[in-house]
Amino acid sequence: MVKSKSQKRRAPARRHTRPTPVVDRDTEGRILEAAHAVFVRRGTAGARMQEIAATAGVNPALLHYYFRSKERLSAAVFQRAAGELLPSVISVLASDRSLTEKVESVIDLELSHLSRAPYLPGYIISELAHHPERAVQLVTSLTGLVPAEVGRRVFGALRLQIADAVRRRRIHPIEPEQFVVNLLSLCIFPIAARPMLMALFGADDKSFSRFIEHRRRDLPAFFLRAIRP
Amino acid sequence: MVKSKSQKRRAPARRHTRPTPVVDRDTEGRILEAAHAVFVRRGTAGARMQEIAATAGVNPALLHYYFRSKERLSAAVFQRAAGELLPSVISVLASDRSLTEKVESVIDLELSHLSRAPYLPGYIISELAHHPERAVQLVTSLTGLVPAEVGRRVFGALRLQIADAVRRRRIHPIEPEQFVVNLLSLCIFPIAARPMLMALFGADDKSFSRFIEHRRRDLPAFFLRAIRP
DNA sequence: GTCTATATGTTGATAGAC
DNA sequence: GTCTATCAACATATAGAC
Repeated sequence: MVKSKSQKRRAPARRHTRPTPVVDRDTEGRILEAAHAVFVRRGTAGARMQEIAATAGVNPALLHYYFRSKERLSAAVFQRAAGELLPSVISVLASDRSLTEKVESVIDLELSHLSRAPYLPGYIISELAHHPERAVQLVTSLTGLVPAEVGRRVFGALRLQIADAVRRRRIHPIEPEQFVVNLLSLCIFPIAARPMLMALFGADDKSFSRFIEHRRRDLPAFFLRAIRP
Repeated sequence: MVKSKSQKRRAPARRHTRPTPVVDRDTEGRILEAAHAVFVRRGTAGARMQEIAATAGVNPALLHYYFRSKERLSAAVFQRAAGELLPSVISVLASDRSLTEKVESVIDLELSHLSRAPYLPGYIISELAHHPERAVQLVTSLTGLVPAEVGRRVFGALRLQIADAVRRRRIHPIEPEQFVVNLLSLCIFPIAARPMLMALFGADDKSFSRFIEHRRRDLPAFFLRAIRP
């Protein structure tokens, strides 16, 4: 058995006798990767530890050896999954680029990332609905700030940038929070709601991909028109 | 025991000796209502039949008497839940009102409905991710058309209306599908992602409600600017 | 139609050998 | 660190009395 309830388990010693390709990671890494795949596809409650073990190609008992419980494993996976989605956006928004560039970058980043991980938004949304407390933990771990502080710093800088652009008659006044939410909505929702939209459009996979490609092309202009004066 | 695997169970005979307030529905109705509450809050896989029975105030065995299995109960609940979200929007979009009126109506309808049922979008998104086949069934039951036909009719009419407005230089060209998806994204995503956004903003319930109220006020103009020529 | 009692099958988790 | 064997705790589902 293992240490006790205390803290992080030490990672298994790496063998340095040969390089470590992604397909042949250390056990902990393989479990995490498999768990990610299964949790994201089935949802936390629907995921089975046994399926995760099978996917990782390891003995089921090892999941508990490394992560102690399904709850902890799911928390680790959530952190990892959410960490893929937001940091790049936050860094773009917090950069010193122009508003136009920010809009274009965020749209490009989000759409290309999400089209490769279409289950991600739905998983994160659903996970946060059932564990709202993880949202705070998530934002904190991503930014190193408590939420109230994030609001002040990230949105504070954006507010100044917007106010400046408004003063120069470049854009219509808008709260920075609304600016960001509008941008994220237009990127994320279509991917998250993909099955519903496909049914609504009578689209198959291929034509829905075309739809997203059209979006990548048209969305920046759409958004920029919306914030014009 | 019951009929067999055949079809719909007859609803229990209604007692006409007194009116039927919502709180004292017939058993089937109470089960459905309780199941709705539990499935939407916990997700389908996370929901427990026992909790549904307790919420409805009925014996657990009755759930199976009326709905035969958790699977069937969850399908009934999904139909009911999704049926609350889309029909009003579709009827507005398919009406003969102006584009401006359509935009304003959809935003108002969605935001007021969703602010009262914040779990709904997340539930539907997550449910469809795990049961994509239900999307077709849903669209069909709502519109009475197969998806391919919906695309043609609903979006066909909208396409003409947009083309006409473009010809009269009232709006910028846009595909009707993109028009609808943009509109729905801006309404639905902020509610679905509420826990994440609250953490990101450092907002509490009250200030997030204010955020949504600001949205209700500003979103129509935002969207209408985006489709200007 | 509604109840009690129970069957049946999983699931997360652990003990202990290697 | 990894395996086999196994447990206790549910969860869904049914049988049968009332």
